[in-house]
Amino acid sequence: MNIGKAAAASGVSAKMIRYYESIGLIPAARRTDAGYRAYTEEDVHVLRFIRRARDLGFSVEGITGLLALWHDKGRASADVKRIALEHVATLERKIRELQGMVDTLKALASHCHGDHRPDCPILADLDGPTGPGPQRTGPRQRGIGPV
Amino acid sequence: MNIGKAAAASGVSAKMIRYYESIGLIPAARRTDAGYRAYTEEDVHVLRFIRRARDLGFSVEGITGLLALWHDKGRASADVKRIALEHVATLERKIRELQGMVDTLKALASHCHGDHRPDCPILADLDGPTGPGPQRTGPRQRGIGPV
DNA sequence: GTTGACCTTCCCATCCTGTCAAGGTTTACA
DNA sequence: TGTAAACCTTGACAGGATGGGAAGGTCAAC
Repeated sequence: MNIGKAAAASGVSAKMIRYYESIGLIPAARRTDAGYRAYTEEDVHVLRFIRRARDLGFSVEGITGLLALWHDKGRASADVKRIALEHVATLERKIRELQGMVDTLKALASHCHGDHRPDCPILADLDGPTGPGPQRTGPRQRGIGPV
Repeated sequence: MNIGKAAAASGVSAKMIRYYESIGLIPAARRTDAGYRAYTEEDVHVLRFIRRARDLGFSVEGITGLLALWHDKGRASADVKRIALEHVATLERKIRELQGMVDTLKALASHCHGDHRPDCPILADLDGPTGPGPQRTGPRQRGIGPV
């Protein structure tokens, strides 16, 4: 099976399959005489596994660990569960960060007339919180980047 | 004021100040004879504004819009409010995606013994959901990337 | 005058994904 | 058989926001 077929069958783009191969997440595929990568159903199976894990927000590094356990038929389920729950904790931390932003923005917006007048507590707060107004959630922390 | 001072006073790293200048988010700073960038209190004020907006998860693009409104003393507060609420919607969409992952993972983990035995419904699901088991949240969608 | 802290520019890396280009291969069809 | 379309290959570049480091110039304190 060529890479295009494998991509369609697994839901992982051809580009990403090559990328995963280049970083060693998956072994280098067998090549045809013409140099085309050739995939088996089993390879597609692995790619689907990777795709599902990505959908659950696992990083490539996390997937590396999951794949190792997946291939290790004698693994302890505790190891898998630990990785999953650690990931849950990471996701929940991120959710709390985002929720803090949402809360702050909503509080600011609720005090904004939202009409033609220029006065706006949202800008006033960004300007430098001097008055009472809605408080920021928790201690100053690095942003989590653009969303 | 040198860039280091401005960075410390605003909470934006020197590295990022130069970057913001390079992409045009802030105007190029005046230079001393030696070529050092020189900042005023007003510049620091702007940088603090940017820093606060970043903490609220605004992208550089979003901040560009906010800065324009901030500088426009005749702006309508409705414009600011709209940007803020659009951003809230974006954040909430992201939160829902992450929460869906958390729900799925928790459901899978709750069915995992988490002991020395190799059987693990988490891997079984990633393997290819064949049985009933916890359902994925909503239609198949692109992952949101590593977290 | 020396030393250390600061500044400059430029390059590289991250992380995952997409796009484009230039060229070779396979397949389908007239 | 010829040709066109669809596929494959590698490589490069992009993005978004940030950090790190190297090589070299400048300033301030002692």
